[in-house]
Amino acid sequence: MSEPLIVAVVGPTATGKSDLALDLAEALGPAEVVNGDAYQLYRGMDVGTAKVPPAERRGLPHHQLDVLDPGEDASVARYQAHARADLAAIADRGARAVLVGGSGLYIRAVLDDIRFPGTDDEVRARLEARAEGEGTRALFQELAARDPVAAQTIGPTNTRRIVRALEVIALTGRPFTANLPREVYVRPAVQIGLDCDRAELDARVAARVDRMWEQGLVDEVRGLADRLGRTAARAVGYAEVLAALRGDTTLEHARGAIVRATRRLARKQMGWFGRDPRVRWLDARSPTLLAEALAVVAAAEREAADRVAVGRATADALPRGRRSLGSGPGDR
RNA sequence: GGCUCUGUAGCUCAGUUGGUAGAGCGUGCGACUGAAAAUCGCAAGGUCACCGGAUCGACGCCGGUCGGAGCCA
Repeated sequence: MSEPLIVAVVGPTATGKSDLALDLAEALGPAEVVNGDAYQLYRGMDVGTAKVPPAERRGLPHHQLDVLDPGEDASVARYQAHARADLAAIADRGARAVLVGGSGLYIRAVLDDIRFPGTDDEVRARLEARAEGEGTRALFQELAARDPVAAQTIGPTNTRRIVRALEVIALTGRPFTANLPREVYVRPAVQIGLDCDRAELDARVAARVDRMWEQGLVDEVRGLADRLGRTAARAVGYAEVLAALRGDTTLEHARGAIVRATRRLARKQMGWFGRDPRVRWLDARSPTLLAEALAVVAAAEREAADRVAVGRATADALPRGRRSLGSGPGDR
């Protein structure tokens, strides 16, 4: 009996990912939910990130929620290690993992064969200081000389990514070579994407912001205000309310800004997942959504079983070695 | 009724002494390997309220019409 497929529910905000994930988890037998949303990692950021409250989790175990202090910076690499450990533990318990979230890079980090080179605060600080002093352009010239391909895709003005690329080069002594499209699942998985008509999505976003307001977003931000780090303080909903609390704008203006920012976020998420050809899209408004999602899972499961059968047949004919993808690099 | 200011991209506004227009935001598209709800790139949008005049040439000058804002009566 093979390991159950990991079911990932992805797509833009406000399409009902969390609900579908819970429905799927219940329908698919013993299952546990793993969060794939960068900002739901933060403790205390509940209303603004639309985190499912504990009382509404239907008794299902949830992972990767409330694991970071709002003062800390999130890190994909760290998230990757922890989330993969969760996945392994869930499999050991004989349960199925349902991964839900809208952070494209985070989802990929869990599902795909991506390895993150290390990081070094000193190296990075030095590069950032140089960017400040000599200008981004100078750093870009250096990147262009050391890794033309990376320079090409990153562009001459993206300070943040130029710094990271140079950091990786300094650390590994090798080019950044960011361009390997490694869409290869580390463990068998299906991605179900929730698609939604633009106008409908915009309406849902507006309604969601209204709800956040009623649920006390402003109070939540006020309570967190001096504990939010540079990352958490930039979250949609939080940045705008903070500006209002500082007196830079009014709360009414902040509310409009949040609607706009959330809309932009949704578009960006659609773009991110939209370009992954493996995602199976379903209409978020469908009345038979769960049934359709279950059908997608069943179909994917059948395909996986076939592949295993074929794989076994070929494996006998092939030399051994390098068959396991392992569980990723040990990284601190 | 009189005086002053004002009408430029969907929105808020720039536009140096006349040479057919720009920004921010929004919108659309795109990149994405340790902050990713981040960071960054590209694009589409304008008969410069309307009519007339002087000028080789007007968003810009002159006259008028219509619409805003304020002050005085």
